[in-house]
Amino acid sequence: MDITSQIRTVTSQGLRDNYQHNLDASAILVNETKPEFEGDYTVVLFSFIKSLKKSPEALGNELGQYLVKNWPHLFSKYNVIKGFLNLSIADAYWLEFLQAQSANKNFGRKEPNGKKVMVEYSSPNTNKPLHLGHLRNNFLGWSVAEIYKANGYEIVKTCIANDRGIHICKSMIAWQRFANGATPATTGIKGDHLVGDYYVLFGNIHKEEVAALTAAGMDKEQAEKEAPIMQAAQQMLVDWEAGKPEVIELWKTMNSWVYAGFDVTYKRIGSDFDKIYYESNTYLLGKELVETGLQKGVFFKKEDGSVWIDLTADGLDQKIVQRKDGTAVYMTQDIGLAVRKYEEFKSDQSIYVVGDEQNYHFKVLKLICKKLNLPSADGIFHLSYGMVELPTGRMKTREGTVVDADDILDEMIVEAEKKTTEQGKTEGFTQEELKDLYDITGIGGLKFFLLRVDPKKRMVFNPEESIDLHGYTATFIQYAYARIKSILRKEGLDNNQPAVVPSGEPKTPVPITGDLLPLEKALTITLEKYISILEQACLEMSPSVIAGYAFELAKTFNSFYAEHKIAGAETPEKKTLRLQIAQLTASVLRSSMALLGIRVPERM
RNA sequence: GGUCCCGUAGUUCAAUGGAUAGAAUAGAAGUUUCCUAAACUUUUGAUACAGGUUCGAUUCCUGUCGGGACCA
Repeated sequence: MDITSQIRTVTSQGLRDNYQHNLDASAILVNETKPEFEGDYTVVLFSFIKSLKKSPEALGNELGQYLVKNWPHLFSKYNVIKGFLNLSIADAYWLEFLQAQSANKNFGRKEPNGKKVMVEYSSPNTNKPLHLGHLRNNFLGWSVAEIYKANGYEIVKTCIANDRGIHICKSMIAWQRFANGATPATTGIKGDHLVGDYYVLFGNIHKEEVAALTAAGMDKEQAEKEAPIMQAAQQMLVDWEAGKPEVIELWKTMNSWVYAGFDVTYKRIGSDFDKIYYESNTYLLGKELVETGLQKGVFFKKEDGSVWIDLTADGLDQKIVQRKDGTAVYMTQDIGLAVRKYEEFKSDQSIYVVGDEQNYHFKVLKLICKKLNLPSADGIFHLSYGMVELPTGRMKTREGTVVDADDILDEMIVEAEKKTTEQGKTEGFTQEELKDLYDITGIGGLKFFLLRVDPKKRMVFNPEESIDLHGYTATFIQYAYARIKSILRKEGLDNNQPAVVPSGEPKTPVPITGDLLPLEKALTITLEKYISILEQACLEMSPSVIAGYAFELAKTFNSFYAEHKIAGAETPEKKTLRLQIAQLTASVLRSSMALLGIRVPERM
């Protein structure tokens, strides 16, 4: 159990033993003690002084005495300031902790808990390449899955490919008319980009046609519908739904180009899926549920034959679930897919990583599933993330300000190479190792930049800051790791060595005793905190918690490193102690970065 | 028109109702005979506004102003 949980438990016991006051341990607030006060952890007393009818000082002193007396292996001393009980943790506790965990590569990871969680993420449209927003989605979904795994959950990663619909037909029409049979192979253009180019071309031609029609006096809205190329796209969609062979053939071909392009990008960024659903297979799902819903009285039919649900009693409005012509809307498909996923995987929870512009949609989806009494309903959770904006504002396709995923990845790597060369520390690296290093720092830098912000919030992507290697960045953490590994290598302690260092000729471990220096202790406390950080990140579904922690750990290590010698420590005991600290720091840095999908270099 | 989200140093981000609101960056000043200076140390600087709730509010409530998203 982590230290703060232990403090809560024994405090709760103290309240029970001394005052017959029953308070659940989880209700007790324990914070890290502010640096200006003495102590390591602080119990906030205000919340229970009222029911105990005691002054905060009196309660704090009684409780402090009790804790130090009954749990001497945990607490060395205490002090009370106002309603705050500051507790100092005994050094022996930390020494024991280091002894036990320094060689544990899985430190902090939980045992399997038997629960299954599905994470749906990425979910691209197959008419254009991925952009920066998709990257945030991919990094977030992948990382949340890893965080859940580390907390003992079984994970199923899924993706829904939006591979049908009018937007797909637009790129198909434009390609058919203007490409002269161009393929990724003949042009050398990555498949998703090639298809995306024709999607853009469609937009341009459509715009011209609309301009011509409005100039001739047509109303703009009507012109947009009646532009010949739009009519052609609409017809193609009808043909697709009718299964017209040449349309299906073209659709398959162009989608295969896109998938090949996506695969390259996915591989670069490490996205993977256990199961990919295709909207072309799922878009008819959910229609029988409309019938069930009507029978149950959850849905109702309007005069024109369309089917609706009335959610006004829940503070929402009326929502259509089937058009008057009997075709399914997005909502119907999503209900159907939710049912299918549940039948297939029976997961306890189903997380949808989807942008916050769909907050309303998912609120309605969950509510409808509940009203239909679907077993999957309670598990539905929309992990809603904010849009990525540029310093100049929102990315806009029409203004050409969309940051392409492949482009930004390339730029990051180029920049990483430039910065690494400037450093001039790459003596002895092979070409392959260098390439790998640029990949580690370049792509790692981008992932960190997008994951360090609370996913729920909108964020600004500043290209110049994203390539920065100082401060709150992946490189800062990677550098700390590389420095530790350099020391450990020299000491002959690679990853698989035990943490206890032999004292010399008689290969007996040096027993570590004595006091911890402030920075040794601070670093050890930070290391121990990883246990609760992992839980918190899972609870909040937020990789940013991990990112912030990894940075804090690296920073604490850097201060420690600047102040104390590790290999050249004052005594063998100190050397052993510091090597243990260094080893655990390296392994926690490595595993926390791994949760973000970011690798760490052995040298840099 | 209706619903929802967001306003914190110059900038980008933190802060389960708890102590003097933390970082990073930018600005200023320092640190290399010593395990990697992609580092370390010191320093300047912020809760949009007005009320309310209470021992205590960046956090909860109401209103104003400013940004954003969604629903027809």
